[in-house]
Amino acid sequence: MSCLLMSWNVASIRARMGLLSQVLSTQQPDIVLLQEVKTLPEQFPWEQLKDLGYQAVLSGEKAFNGVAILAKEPLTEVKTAFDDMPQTQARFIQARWHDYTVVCVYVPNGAPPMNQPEDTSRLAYKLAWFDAFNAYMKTLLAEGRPVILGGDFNVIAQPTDVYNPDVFAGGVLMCDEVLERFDRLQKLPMVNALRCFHKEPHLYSFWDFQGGAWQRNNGILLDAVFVSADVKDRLQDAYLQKELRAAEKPSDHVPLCVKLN
DNA sequence: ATGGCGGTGGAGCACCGA
Repeated sequence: MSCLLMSWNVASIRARMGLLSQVLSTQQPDIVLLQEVKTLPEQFPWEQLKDLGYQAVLSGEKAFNGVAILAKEPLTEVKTAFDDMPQTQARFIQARWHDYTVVCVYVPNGAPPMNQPEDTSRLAYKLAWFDAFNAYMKTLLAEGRPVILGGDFNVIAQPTDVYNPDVFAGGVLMCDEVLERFDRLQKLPMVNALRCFHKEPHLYSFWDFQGGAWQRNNGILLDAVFVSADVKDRLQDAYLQKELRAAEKPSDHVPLCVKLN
């Protein structure tokens, strides 16, 4: 028996409810990791999701960030923070699903405000968040239970993960401090599900809304799903749903899907 | 790589994303 996992930065769940409903009803994923839901619980579409056959757990805030996990089967042991996590922003949620510990993250972007390009406080927050998260994942993996980690990592891991690395060189997605933290995460006993099936360059999960990025294929790979080493043998497939970037009212990210047995 | 997009909040236009 196989199951389908999906990780998707929806850029507002309320704005994306039309497309999300369509995706859920046609693909029937068993578990969905959502990022940037951008809402408090009182405006979260609990009922609509229930009608589609999904229960949900949410770490939400007003207007920004926010992560959720949807599943057909029970989600238990929910956590919305980890030790030493900077507390101010909703970027982490974890739940038990069957025998898996499922972790969904929206890593800070770290870009300065447009009118204050010298301001490095957001980058500092990203680095601190990443350090605390890496420490948490190390402890979690040491417990030895099967783990699935998915989300938007806001990292360009290698130059071939972007249409033109020169544009982003030294920036908050690619600077040495960020790459170093992502490397530390990747060195934990986990595998990158997409890369088990697709080693080719220029696979993208994000195309900016601006500047005709989609039409020019100016994309970036920002999203990933990792599974702990003991889950590797259960991987059947992993792929990006590029076609959904051309949908009506798309997100700027597309779903990353992983099939497990 | 930002004027240019799309979203949120709160009722104009500032702020955020990457």
